[in-house]
Amino acid sequence: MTAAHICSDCAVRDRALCASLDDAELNALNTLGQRRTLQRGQALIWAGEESPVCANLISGVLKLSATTPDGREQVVGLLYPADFVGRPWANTADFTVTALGEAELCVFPRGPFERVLEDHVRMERLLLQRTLASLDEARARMLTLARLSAREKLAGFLLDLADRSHGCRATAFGPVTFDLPLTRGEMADVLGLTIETVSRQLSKLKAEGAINLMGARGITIRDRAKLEASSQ
Amino acid sequence: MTAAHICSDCAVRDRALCASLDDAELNALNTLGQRRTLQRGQALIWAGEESPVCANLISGVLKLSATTPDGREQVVGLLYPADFVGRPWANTADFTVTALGEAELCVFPRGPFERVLEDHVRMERLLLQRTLASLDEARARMLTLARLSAREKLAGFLLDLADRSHGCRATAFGPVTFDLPLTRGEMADVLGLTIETVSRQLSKLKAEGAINLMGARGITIRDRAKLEASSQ
DNA sequence: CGTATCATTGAAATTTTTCAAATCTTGTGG
DNA sequence: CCACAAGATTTGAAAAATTTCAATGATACG
Repeated sequence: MTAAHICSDCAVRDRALCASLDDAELNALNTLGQRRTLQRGQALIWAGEESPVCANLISGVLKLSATTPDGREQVVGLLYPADFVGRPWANTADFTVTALGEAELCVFPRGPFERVLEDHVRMERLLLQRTLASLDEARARMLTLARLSAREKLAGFLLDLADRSHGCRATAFGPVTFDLPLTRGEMADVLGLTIETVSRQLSKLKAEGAINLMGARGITIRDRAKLEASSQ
Repeated sequence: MTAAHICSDCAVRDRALCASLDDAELNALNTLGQRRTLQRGQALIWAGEESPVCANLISGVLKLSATTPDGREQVVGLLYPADFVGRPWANTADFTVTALGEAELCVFPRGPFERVLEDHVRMERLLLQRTLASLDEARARMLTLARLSAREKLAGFLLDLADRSHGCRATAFGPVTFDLPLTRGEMADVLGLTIETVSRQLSKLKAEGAINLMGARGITIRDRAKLEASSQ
């Protein structure tokens, strides 16, 4: 956790909520924000607890998760750099926020941040538009979770990750290779499956030539068309 | 579809988004709004199509649904009176909006409505807060859809409906009786199950004495504690 | 009152999970 | 640099849950 960062140097200055602020406004916000680093597995917010912070994610990936009283878990959202973290105007958090890998955040105390939001219409509007988009995304994922088969879930998820990753490819339209940012267990939690089912479906997709697996994390999309056909 | 309605007579005047407007502002909005009635099964918005309207739901229940290309359906949200309908700032709709029973709406053309939102900070803030709440709800439902058993889904859903319904009860803490606002098929679409599974779980809950079924629609919560135990 | 729709129930099939055991990775300390 | 331990992944076999297919029964509406 370090202080004294300058917003103009921020990697997500133009993509986070702050993009709606001019330099003067940004300075005001700057005094509120604190840089913070989370290690893999470390949580920022716990479901059921008071959540005194909001944040912008600067680097890394966070998961939002819910659990049943008896411990079944479901990841209900993934957050990427420039995404907004937290829930303004709610005293207790509904979901746990955890880092999947090392992550950097710009953290604000919730109350003062709410006041900034209320004083800056453009920022509030941007948050509204993002929230509407997140809601659409969450609803689309309800269809996935409830109605797709394990194979369809996996294929679709791999395509998502491939599109988001800046993986390398040998030729312009050749196979993409990248590292999975999640373990099998985390993928299972995202897709509403078990580790074993995830592993079996990956093995099957590999056997069919749609993908290639190298080590635990490496993956190559070898036949995107086949993966797309499997995803639907 | 009738015109010339007065907002002050509106059943949801104090609960819909309009609650954020004073009488003068409301008059301006009034000239934009059109009353419209939907019949059971009739759609207001189709997924994938341009959606030129937003609305406030005045009476009845609407479903928001998504479908896979091969026709599997999932209800991703239910809307009740005073809820906001539609998706400002999106050209095409992601979800289909259909009336479960007869429903009354106050419909606005989307563009002008967006301008009203942009000009009325309090209304925009109220929509933001509702959207944040809907997002929490959608995420909570992701846990339900992905991780609960058929019995748990049914029990939880019946408790929800019971709490929302103004069903009658013989004594203050006695059993509640009400009519299910959905068919078995619609419940299946909400819970991510098949009609047959819904029917079987209801029969089982009845056999165990947790509920009673009368005809296709009538239901009595006979042992709430047992239903709660089954829901988790 | 008949007909179309909705609901229930049974039996078989399918999918996914659970339980159990290897096997592979990865990071660490010798 | 290698061996090893801890954790992660894969794979198999059996069990469980849900779906699918099929038939029958109930309800409601014209």
